[in-house]
Amino acid sequence: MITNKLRAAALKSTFQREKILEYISSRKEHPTVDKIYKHMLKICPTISKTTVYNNVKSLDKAGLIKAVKFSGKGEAIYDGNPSVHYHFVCNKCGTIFDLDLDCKNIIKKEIDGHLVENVCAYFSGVCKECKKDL
Amino acid sequence: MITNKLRAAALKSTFQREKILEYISSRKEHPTVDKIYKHMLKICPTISKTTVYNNVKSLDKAGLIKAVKFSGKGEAIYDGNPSVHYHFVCNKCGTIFDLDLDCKNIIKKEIDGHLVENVCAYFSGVCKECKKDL
DNA sequence: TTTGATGCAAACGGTTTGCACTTAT
DNA sequence: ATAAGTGCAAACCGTTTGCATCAAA
Repeated sequence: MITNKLRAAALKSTFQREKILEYISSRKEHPTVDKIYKHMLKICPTISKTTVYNNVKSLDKAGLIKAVKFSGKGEAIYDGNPSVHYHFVCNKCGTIFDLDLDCKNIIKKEIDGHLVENVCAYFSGVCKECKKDL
Repeated sequence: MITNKLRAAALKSTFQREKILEYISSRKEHPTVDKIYKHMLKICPTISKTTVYNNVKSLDKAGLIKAVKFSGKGEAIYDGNPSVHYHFVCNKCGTIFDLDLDCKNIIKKEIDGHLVENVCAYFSGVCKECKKDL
C-alpha cells in the first residue's frame, strides 16, 4: 500500500505525494513531470509544478521510483519500477517499453576493473506496433 | 585526415569545424560543449558557443561524432567514437570510459518484436582508480 | 555566385532556488 | 512543537533561434 511504502521510506504522507507515487507506480507510462502535473491538476487543482518536482526528487532519492534521462530529449521520465532494467524507445511513437532482459547480474560486478553499481541503458528503434505501418 | 572526413561527409571545411572535430576525435575525453568551447578559445579567441553548438550538431548528424546525454546531468557529452558502444561513468571522479563489450550484435536485431536500431547505455559506479581510495 | 558557416543577442524550456505559509508527525 | 511539504515568483543553465555578416565551394 502506498502509505506504508512512504512510511517505510521515512517520507511524510501528503495527498500530493501519495497520488504522485500512485500515478507513477500504477501505470507503465514512464510519465514526464508535465504529464504528472497535468494528471494531478484534475484531482488537486491547486498543485504547483514545484511540488511535482519536489516529490519526484524525494521519491527517487528514497528509491521508490527511478528518474531517467534519455538522450535527445531534455526532459526526465519517471519509472515506477525502481529496479535496474533496460528500456526500448520507439523512434516513431515515442513509447517507452520495459525490457525483461537479464541485467541484474551486472550489478555489483566488475567490468574492466571498475565496480559497477548501476546500469542506465536503452535500445531504440521501431516498436512492434509501428513496424506494421512501415 | 580531418579535411577528408569532412569532405566525405559533405561538410564545408572551416577552421572552427576542423579543430572541433579534431579535439573531440583525438582524445578519450568525451567533452561537453563548454569544454570544447574553452579549448577552442585558446586557438580561436573569437569563437562563439553558438558555433560550437552548430558544429557538434552537424558533426553528429553526419555521423562523425556521437552526442550522448547521460542521466543526472543536463549537459550532453560528445564522443569521438560514433560507433555503438557502452560507457562506464565513475560516480566519484566523473570520468567516462568506453567499454569494449560486444553490443554490435544487438543492432538490427529484434527484442520482444521491436526492431533495434541503436543502443544508448552506460554503467556507473566507482572506477578502477577511485576504488583505491575507498 | 551561391550555399552554408559564423557569432551576436535574445528567447526557450526544463529544472532549481528562496521564501513565507501550511501541514504531518 | 518541530521538522518537513506546499506553492508562488524568480533565477538558472544548457540549448536553440533569428538574423546580419562572412567565407568555402
